[in-house]
Amino acid sequence: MPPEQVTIYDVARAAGVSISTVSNALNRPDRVAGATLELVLAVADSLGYVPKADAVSKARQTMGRIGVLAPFSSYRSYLERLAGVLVEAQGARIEVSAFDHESLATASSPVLASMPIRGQVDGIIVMGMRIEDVIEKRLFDRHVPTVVVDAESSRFPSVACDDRSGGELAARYLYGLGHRSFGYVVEPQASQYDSQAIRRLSGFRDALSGSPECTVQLIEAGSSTQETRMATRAMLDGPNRPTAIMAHYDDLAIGALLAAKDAGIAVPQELSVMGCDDGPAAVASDLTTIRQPFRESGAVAVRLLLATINASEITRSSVYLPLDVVERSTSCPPQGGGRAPNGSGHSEPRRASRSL
Amino acid sequence: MPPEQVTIYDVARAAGVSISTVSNALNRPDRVAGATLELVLAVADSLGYVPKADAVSKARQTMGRIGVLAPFSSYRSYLERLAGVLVEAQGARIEVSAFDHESLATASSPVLASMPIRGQVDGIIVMGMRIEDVIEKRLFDRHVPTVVVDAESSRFPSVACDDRSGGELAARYLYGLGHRSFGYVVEPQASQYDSQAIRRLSGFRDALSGSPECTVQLIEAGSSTQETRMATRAMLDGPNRPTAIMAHYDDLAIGALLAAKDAGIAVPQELSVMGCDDGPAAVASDLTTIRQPFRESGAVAVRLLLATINASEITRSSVYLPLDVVERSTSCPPQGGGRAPNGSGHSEPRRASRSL
DNA sequence: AGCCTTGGTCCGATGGGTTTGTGTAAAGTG
DNA sequence: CACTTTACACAAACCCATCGGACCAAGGCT
Repeated sequence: MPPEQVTIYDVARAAGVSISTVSNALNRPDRVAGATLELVLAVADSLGYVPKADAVSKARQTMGRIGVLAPFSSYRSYLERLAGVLVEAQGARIEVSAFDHESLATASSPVLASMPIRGQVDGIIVMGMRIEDVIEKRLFDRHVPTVVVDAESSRFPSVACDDRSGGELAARYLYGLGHRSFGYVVEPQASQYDSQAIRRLSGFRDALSGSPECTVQLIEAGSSTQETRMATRAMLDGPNRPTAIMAHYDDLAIGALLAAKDAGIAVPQELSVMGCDDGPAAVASDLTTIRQPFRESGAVAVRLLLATINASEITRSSVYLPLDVVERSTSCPPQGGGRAPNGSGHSEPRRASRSL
Repeated sequence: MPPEQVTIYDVARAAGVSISTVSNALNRPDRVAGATLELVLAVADSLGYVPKADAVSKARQTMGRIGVLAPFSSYRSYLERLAGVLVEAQGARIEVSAFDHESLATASSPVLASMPIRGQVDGIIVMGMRIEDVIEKRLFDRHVPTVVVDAESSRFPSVACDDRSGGELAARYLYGLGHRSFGYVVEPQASQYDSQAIRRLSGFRDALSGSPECTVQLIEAGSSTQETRMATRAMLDGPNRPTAIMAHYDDLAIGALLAAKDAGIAVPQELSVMGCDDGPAAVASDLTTIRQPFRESGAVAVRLLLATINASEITRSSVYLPLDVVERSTSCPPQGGGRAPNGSGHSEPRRASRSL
C-alpha cells in the first residue's frame, strides 16, 4: 500500500496557495481569510494531511511537550494536580506526557534518569519527590527546564502548598473556636526527614506556641482510615480527652470521626474533628477541613515551567500556594460554648478568612 | 541567549572538524579515522550533545507513545482510569500523553479536531465520549489504532464497565435482601440517547421485570449531592416511601443518605441506600455501592490498544468489565427482616458474588 | 614518473515545516 | 480623487541533521 506521505507542498498545490498559507491556516487560523481557510482545511482533510512531527519540532525549535513525573498510582492528589497541569498546558497548546513514579520512598527513578537523553520534552515537572542530587545536577547542567511540585529542590523552581501554614491555619481556627486541648493524627513517618507531615505538624504546634495552656497529643496511626479509627479510639478512651482533633489528611480524619462514633462521643458537640485536603471524602462526610489547591498547583507549575523554558535560563524560585479553612459540620466551639454548630448537614461551606 | 541547545555545529566547531564528520562519526564510524573519531566522540560527550532530530526519527517506526483523550478536568473517574493506563503502559515501556477534552460535544473542522494529537502517537485511547462519526471514520481510514473506553464505537474496540449489569446487580442484591419497593435516583439527562444512566437504570428495571410486585420510583435530582438531598427528601415525605434507594452514583447516594437523616429515617433499618462507583466518598460514608473497576478499565484499554497496534489491523471487539457489589453499612433487609445490618461501622467490605 | 586507488574529510543540496518581512489589492479617510 | 491603512497571501530565510558526491593527499601500480 502506498500511503504516500502527504506534505505541506501537496496541500498547497492542490489548494492553489503557497505553503505558508497552508501553514498559517493550520496554526494561526486568524491570519487567513475565511474563504481561503476553509478551502485549505478542506483540501488538507481530503488529502489526509498530517504534519510530520519531527519536521515540526525541528522548524519550531521546540518539542511542544512537557513531561510530568509523579506517584500517580499511589496518591490520588497527584492525579488531581495533573488535571490542573492538563488544563493549563492545553491552553498553551502544549502536550503533556505523564509518567508514573510508584513510590516517593525510592528516590532514584529510571524514568527520570533517562528522560533528558530522550530529548523528547521541552521540560519536566516532578511532583511529590525529591530529585536525587546526581540527577538534579545532570538536568541542571544540561539545561533541562524543570519545576518541582510538592517537594524541595536546591536548583529548580518549586511550587508547593504551604504545609506549615496549613498546620497553622488549622491551629488558629480551632484555637479561635475556643479549643485548648488537641489531638493530632499523623501517619507513621518513613524517614525523620523534613516531610509534609512533619511540616504541617510543626506549623500546628508553632501556631499554638504562644499559648502555653494548649496541649497537643500525638496520635500515631497507620495510613488507613481503619487503623486511625483504632488508634484514635484508644486515645479517646484515655484520661486526657482533647476537645478537638486535627488529622494530617481527610481519610485519617474520617477514621477519627468513626472512632468518636464508636466511643459514643458526639461530633461536633463534644469533639471537633478536622482534616486536610478537601477531597471527595471530606465533602461526603461534611468534614471541616483545609482545602489544598491541587489543581492550581499543577497550573502554576506549568506556568513556571513555560516561563523557565522561555527565559532559557533556570532561576530558582519558590511559590507557596495559600490554603483555606473549609468549615463544615464537624467542628464547633467546645462544650456548648458560645457558638452553635454549623447545622447538621451539608451547608454551603464557608471559607474562613485566610491568614498568611 | 545562553548555550541553549547543543547542535552538531557546536560539536564540529569545538572539535575543529566539519559537521559532516561529526555526523559520520556518530552514524558511520567506519568512515572516520580512528583519531578523529575519538576526538569527536569525546567532544560530543563533554558537550552533552544529543542529536534531537535523531531521537525523533530513530523512533519513527514506533513512537513508543500513545495518546489518551478524556474529560479529565470534568470527571474524576477518568483520572482514575488514567492511573490504570499509566501503570499498564509503563509496564510495556510506552509513554502516555494525556489530553483533556472538556467539551465532548464540539468538533469543528476534522483537521483541527485531530490537531491536538500532533506529536506522533502509535495509537489513541478515547474515553468517555462518543467519537464523532466523521472523525471516527478518518481515524479508521488512516489506520490510527484506537480504543474506546466507556463509550460505544462502531469501528473500534471498546472497553466499558457494564452499565446494564451494574443496574442488574444492584437490583438483584436489594431484591435478595427482601426489598420490593425501590427508589432510583438519576441526574437529569441531557439527551434521551443511550447514556450510561439510561443503561444502568434499564438494567435495574429489567432485573426486576420478572417480579411484578416490585415498584420503582424515579427520583430526578440535579447532579449535585445537595439537589439530590432535596429531591429525595420530597419523595421520602410522600405517600409511597420505598424501602431501598439506588442512586446512579455515589455522590447522589450520599444526597439520599442526608435526606434520610433530615427526615429522621434510620439507615439502614428503615431505608437501605446504595450507590455506584465505590469512590472515596463511598468509602468515607461507609456506603453500600457497586464497585467500578476504573483502573482496570484503563489497563485493559492499553492491552487492547497494544494488541491492535501489533496486529496492524483494527478488529472491533468489546470488553465489558464485571462489577461487584460492595456491601457496607447502608443496606440491610427491610423492616427488621431476617438479617441484621452489617454492623454500624466500617467493616471490611464483603464482595457479593458476581452475577454475569 | 605518471596514473589510479583509496581512505579521510568536507561541501552543499535536501527534507518538511515555521516565521518574518514584503508586495499588493481592497477598504477607509480627508 | 489622491492617500493612508488594513488584510492577505507569498517568497525567502531558517531550523538541524543526513547523505551523496567532490576534493585531496598518500601510497600502489605499470
